[in-house]
Amino acid sequence: MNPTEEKILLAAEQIFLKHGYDGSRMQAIADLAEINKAMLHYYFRSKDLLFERIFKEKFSRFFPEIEETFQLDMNFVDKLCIFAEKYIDFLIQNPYLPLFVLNSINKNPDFSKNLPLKMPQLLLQNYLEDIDKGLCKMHNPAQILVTVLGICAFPFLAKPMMTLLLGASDEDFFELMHQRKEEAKIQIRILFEV
Amino acid sequence: MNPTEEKILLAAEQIFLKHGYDGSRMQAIADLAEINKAMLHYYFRSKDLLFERIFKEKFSRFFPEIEETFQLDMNFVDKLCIFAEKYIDFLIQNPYLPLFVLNSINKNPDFSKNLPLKMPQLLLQNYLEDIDKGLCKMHNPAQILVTVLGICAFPFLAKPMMTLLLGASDEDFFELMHQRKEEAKIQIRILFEV
DNA sequence: TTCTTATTTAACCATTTGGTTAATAAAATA
DNA sequence: TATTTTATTAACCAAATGGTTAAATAAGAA
Repeated sequence: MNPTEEKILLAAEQIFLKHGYDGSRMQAIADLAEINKAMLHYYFRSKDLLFERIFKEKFSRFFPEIEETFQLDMNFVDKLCIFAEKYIDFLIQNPYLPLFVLNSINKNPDFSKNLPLKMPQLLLQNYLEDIDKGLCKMHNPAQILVTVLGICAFPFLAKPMMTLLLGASDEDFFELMHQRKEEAKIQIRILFEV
Repeated sequence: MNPTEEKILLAAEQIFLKHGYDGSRMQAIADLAEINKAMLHYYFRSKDLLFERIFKEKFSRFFPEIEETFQLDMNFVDKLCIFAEKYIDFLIQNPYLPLFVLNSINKNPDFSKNLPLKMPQLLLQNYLEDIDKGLCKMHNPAQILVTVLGICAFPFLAKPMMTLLLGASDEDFFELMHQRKEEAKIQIRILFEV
């Protein structure tokens, strides 16, 4: 890929993730990429298209290698635990991602309509099997989904509020998130294990 | 209060809550309030000031009558349960609030620095007492805070994504949230009760 | 009524913003 | 080398946006 194009994408990613669509300025992206603003339109035509490019990439990453994990041969709860740990690790590397994705979907729900989302089916099937085997407590699957995602992602959504409430620094926060990997696994076991 | 002022505040609330600061247009607020755009500045001087007015009111509501609840004479876990139920009920009435508050703090952390936030101290004290009495499991208080808030608020933050993932309608979502009041209480008991 | 103050409007303004263009430099291709 | 294509820049543009103003109107106070 063209080095200019690459610089643009990198800059766009940073700006869009931090400020969202409305809060981002094409000029800010150009400045960060150290190129002329016209280049943005030369390579990506419009702000919408550039944003879409970034969003699609980020959105797909918001649901990481779940399938791998969920195809392993182990019971559902263990899989949830592995998922949670991996996922929190991923979010530690991408703390802006959850708020960005949620805001983007919120602003334009149609936007993500075409994107691949087969994950839930796999998950659901797996879950029902383990209930049959008596390995797992019965819950509404929708509640499980929202609970597990919430355990992992909510702290990152609420990061600014949390640091405010707790008077914590950024380092404190990330320390808390590393702890949270264990906390998440404990919570998942308590909630779902028989 | 002046009826025009009132109309403005009502309209500003709707627009700002739905679109956030960057996504909101003064003209859109004026249109919704059915008044001349100049009136906005006549009564509130600038977009910033108008937004601040709305934000402060909404931010304070994001932490509702917690103090009442937490001064009741019962153990910590019961209080958490009452809080969760009340809070989810409140959020059902104000589904846009969490994303709005989080985004606003994220955009401008200093903004909420002066606002009253004594809640955590009260909560913490209460919690430590019950641990001493052996009524409650030992956790990192910060983790509890983020867990309980997450159980209640995350579904509303993720509403558009959830309806997408689950192929659910708005009615389905609110039905889920009504269920979630029970789910939240169950989860809190499992997590924190000895 | 008359004078003063508060409220409302339409027109206007400066700046910002996404986007375009025409000229030019640099590669690639013939 | 000559020619065509690709990449880059500076200047420019139209629309949108937050904000102002001066005049008009409504409302109170004297």
